Amino acid sequence: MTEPVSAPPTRAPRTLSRDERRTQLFEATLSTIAECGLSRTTLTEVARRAGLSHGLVLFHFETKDKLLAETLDYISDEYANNWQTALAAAGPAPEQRLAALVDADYNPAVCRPSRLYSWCAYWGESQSRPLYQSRCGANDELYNTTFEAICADMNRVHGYTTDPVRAARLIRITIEGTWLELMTMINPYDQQEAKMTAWTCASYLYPRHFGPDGPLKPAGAT
Amino acid sequence: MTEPVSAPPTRAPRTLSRDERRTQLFEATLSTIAECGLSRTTLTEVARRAGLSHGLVLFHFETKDKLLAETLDYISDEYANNWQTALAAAGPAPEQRLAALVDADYNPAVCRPSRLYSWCAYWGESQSRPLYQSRCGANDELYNTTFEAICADMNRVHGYTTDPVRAARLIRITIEGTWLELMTMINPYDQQEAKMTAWTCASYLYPRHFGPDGPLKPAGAT
DNA sequence: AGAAGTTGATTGACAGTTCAGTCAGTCAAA
DNA sequence: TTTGACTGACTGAACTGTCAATCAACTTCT
Repeated sequence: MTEPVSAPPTRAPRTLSRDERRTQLFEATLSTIAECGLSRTTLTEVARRAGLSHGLVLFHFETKDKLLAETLDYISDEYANNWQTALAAAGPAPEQRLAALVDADYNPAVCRPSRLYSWCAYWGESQSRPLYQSRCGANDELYNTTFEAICADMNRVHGYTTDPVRAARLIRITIEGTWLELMTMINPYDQQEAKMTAWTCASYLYPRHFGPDGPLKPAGAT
Repeated sequence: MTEPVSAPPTRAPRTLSRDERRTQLFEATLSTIAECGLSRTTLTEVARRAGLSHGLVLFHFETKDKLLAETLDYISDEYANNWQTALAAAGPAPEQRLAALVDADYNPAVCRPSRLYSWCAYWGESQSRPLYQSRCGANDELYNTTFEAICADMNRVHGYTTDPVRAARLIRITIEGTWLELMTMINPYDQQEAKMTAWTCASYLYPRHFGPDGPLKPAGAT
């Protein structure tokens, strides 16, 4: 019978809601992996970065292994959402969809140190932890087949004769390659140059639709 | 006055010579990193794989950090020797030198799990340990400038107009990209297909000299 | 040639530290 | 008052690094 007093519309979080706290801990984990490396990532350090006790990390994730596995899920989902959202917002033409995919991979949301170093750290351990490999596998395969379908459409719609599997792979690994170099080079080029490298790759595959600076004649301009 | 008795020509190693033992421990370290991941690489496990005591590892390398840093030097030198040897054995024409570089990167000596996973593990920690980045930096820069010089020669000798820096980068990261995919994909393609992907990239850049299966008209055939 | 001594690789027990995980208890929101 | 988030001390295990003792190869002396 107690009526809601004044304004408890969106229920106020207690100290912090479960999901918010988990997200905060994911971010703390990623920043730790990026700055300390996976081998020096400790629960205490993750907690310190979040301003919390290390007991809380285990309260939310049970074990360190589960924290790391779920953090991988977190960036894996983030990556998938990023390109799928970009694709959904793109025009229907294959060159528009291809451009959207390339652009998405250089979105600062996914193309930033805390993500890149973490990806690399997980890749380096994927051999020893099949969990890591399988969790991302489904996502990756969807990305690859989507990319290949777009390349197949470039042939069908625009008369190119490029092998779609190889073309998709070339653009995909060009992007991954620039990611790696952004991380590992002493004097890396900037993200703009990285992106232009990817466009250059696309321009060799589809010269009537892409140049080193991006898509040519952006759609049917007004 | 004591003459050499029968045949002590190459002095016999004691238990094992310093360099041989170190090399053995490098290999044990690489196999541990590849199979267990850097974060689970312990001195005890490295020693176990070498059939030795963990005290001996520290006898030869003082600290775990030094072992890991010197192991990185080991594969870094191995990589550099591999492509420099291949380049020295190649013909003088730029397309021959380029082909030698690509081939060298798929040499099983450097393109195998113990190396690929280790590279990835070190890259993932390069941010937190500047040592890692700087030790490989000099080697990498030499590789890059050599590759760019070859691409510049392709223009000068054969009249291509490709930007040599971008061309070198594209081929280089295509190779690196296939390396990554060989490691991380659930059902990766084989090394042969990886190599053909690199040749395909070269064929787009230099279509008169490379095809998807490798160099065209290999030198001036007899 | 054989004995004794020297050098340096190698071992394994030990110490000190760090870290993952447990748990009893606190605190804040409802 | 109840529920669930949160803390911090504690434990046991694992790991790095130390060290004294051992052992094998080689040198020197007799």
